[in-house]
Amino acid sequence: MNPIDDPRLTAMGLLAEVHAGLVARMQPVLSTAGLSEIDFETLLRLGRSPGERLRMTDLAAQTGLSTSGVTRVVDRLERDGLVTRVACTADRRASYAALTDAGRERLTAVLPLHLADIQRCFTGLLADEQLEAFLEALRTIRDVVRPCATAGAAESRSPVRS
Amino acid sequence: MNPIDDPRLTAMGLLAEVHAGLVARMQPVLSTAGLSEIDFETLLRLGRSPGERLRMTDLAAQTGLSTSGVTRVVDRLERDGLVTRVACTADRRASYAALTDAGRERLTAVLPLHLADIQRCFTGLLADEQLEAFLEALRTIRDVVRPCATAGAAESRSPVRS
DNA sequence: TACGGATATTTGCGTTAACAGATATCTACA
DNA sequence: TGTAGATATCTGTTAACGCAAATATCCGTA
Repeated sequence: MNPIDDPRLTAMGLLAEVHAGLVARMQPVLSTAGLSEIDFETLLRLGRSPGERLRMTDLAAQTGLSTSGVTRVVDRLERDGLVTRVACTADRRASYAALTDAGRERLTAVLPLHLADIQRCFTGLLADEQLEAFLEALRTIRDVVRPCATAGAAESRSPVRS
Repeated sequence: MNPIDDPRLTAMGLLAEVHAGLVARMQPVLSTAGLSEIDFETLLRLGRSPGERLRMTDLAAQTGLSTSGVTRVVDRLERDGLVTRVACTADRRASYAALTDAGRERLTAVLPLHLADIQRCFTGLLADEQLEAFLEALRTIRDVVRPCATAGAAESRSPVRS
């Protein structure tokens, strides 16, 4: 068989297509709230972190952006008043990006609409068991392609045992 | 429950994480061959199309790029000799992007390595039934978020019945 | 045939991100 | 204490993409 028609390519293409399609579907709600995809992800990750704050480097690791990319994103969010930089007393090289009140409010304002989007275009389309199997498959793949993606989540800050 | 911890957000994040992780895993093989992700997708879609060619607009619809984005991608690929523009005789506004011999060779050279990547990090991780269920779920979602993504595939060129 | 709106492609411009290099600070060890 | 290497962040440069505008062509209608 011609490798160009290999079903594995179709599988990969399907995954990419679904991801791109979902992101496109979510975008209107977010941009109505004045947030880009990466803005939303940043606010969400900050909101989920202890003290609603993360070091720039940890934010980069969690989002997959480069550290310079995080610098600019936080620049924009800080300019919009949604995030503020807080000096780290323990390590003067580092600084935290912390959610402001405005940032938290923006986030909580968008979340219900965003969750409805996810429900309508993703989780709500699959039966409970089907969804659980789907997520289990995703976790299986995630464990292979992305071994450590929880930077800054406290337990992962401790050094790896050698 | 705090909506920030809603499992639907986790599901969406997991999907995004897996997609990003897979793309990152595939990247070394492609860039070793001198291809960006979008370059590879373009060559692949051309190679799969009748006559190994597609109109710029159809390429844009299939890849999700804007038409101007397709113009630049094809500019680059044409400069590298992997693709060539062919005037459309039936519609002089349109032009085809067509695979060159070099483009086809580049594609067939990369495909085995790329397929091995997919096998190792994705399809090979799931049992046959599990994989089929996973793909079926993806198709269910795809049908909702991306109703028409087969532009230029001959049957879809016929006008929709009203 | 001639006109007006639609369509295909390209080009100019602004935004965003990655990469590399610079600076400040930390940590380990002599 | 002092020095070397590692680490956190920021800044300059370059590349890619989307949007809007420009151009060429097509098609339906008078």
